[in-house]
Amino acid sequence: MRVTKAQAQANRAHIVETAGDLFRERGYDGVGVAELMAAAGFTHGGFYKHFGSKADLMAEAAECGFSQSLAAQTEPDVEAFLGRYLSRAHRDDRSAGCTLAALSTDAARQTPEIKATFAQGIESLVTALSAANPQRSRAAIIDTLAHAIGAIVLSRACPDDSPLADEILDVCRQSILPPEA
Amino acid sequence: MRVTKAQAQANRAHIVETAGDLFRERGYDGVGVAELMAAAGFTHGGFYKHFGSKADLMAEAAECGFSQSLAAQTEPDVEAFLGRYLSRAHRDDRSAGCTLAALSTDAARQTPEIKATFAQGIESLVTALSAANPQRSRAAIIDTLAHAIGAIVLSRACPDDSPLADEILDVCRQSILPPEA
DNA sequence: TGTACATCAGTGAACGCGCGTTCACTGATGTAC
DNA sequence: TGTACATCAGTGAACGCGCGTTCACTGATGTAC
Repeated sequence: MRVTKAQAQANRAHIVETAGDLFRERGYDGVGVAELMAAAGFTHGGFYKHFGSKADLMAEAAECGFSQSLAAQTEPDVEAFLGRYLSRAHRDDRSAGCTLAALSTDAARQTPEIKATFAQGIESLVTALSAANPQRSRAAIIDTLAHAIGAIVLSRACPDDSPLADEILDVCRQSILPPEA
Repeated sequence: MRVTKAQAQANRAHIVETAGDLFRERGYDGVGVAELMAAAGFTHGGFYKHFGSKADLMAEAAECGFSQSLAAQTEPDVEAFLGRYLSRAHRDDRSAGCTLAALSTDAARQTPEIKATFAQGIESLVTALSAANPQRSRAAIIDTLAHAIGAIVLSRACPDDSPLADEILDVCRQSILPPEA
């Protein structure tokens, strides 16, 4: 059953990505190691050949999620970023969405290692947005990021298709995005 | 072992309150029925004399949390509310804090019943703040609430005593609260 | 008011189940000669 | 380049454990006479 070194590395990366999707969708406690390995196309026994523990994977999956978010911004304009961020598509697709909006509350209950990973993820995102938008202060970017995250988190807490869920998103979108956009 | 009707009712209310504290602190999946009953001073067997399931208690505990938040605002001025909301004390005391900030992400993964309870909790809070602050539009209140929740959620995701955690809270506090406050 | 009986809040053992983790095993890959 | 052997990614059974839930039981409370 042994597999090429390159294949093993690719498999590992695939497990991390798949885990990220599932964690964002259902939370850290909502996905077990066996289910996660099955979703990636493996049996659970091999898990510990790649990771020391589930908590280790949680941290790696978060890091991976932050990297993906940065890479997805081919054009890291703040308005473009916020336009996508504050959309119904983003609100309704947790697994492919922002790791901060999906898992920050879970992270708050986890180990200092995982919280440190989140702090680094926030810092990276703020730095990237700052670099691409020098006219905005670091403070303004942090403020707007928190605002947008709050909009998504609160909207997602409402039942699907409820008027309040859309109202929250629309109100925040109009407040955060420049009026003419 | 039977107990007065009034006592049973009081015990039930005590279980709901205790559960709310624990759920806000550690999440719905982070607290078991047995632990929760023990924290309230009972054994786990009696749980189903009071509640149909753990999910039922989750909904009731959320409702209770929303009521407590409303009752705690003896003076429901928006600025006073936000001043307390955006404090380190609130950020650092999840169990006694805002149910929306602590459990909205968990609610998003739960049943429609629990999400409906959250939508009602949001609606009640918005209505109360609107009634007490007629100079602010409903939209402005929803927008500010989402902003404040985002600030708390994001700040809590950072390690305790990390500079970024405080920076996020400070930046949002200055942005949300009127400049002279 | 006093007595007899039904009710039911709370107890603690037990249920099946899925969790994270461990382990002996397989067999293709990687390596040494 | 070919052969012999060590490595190790992946398998699947098994581990102890805590989960949500059920149940027979207790005994004070509530009720009927």
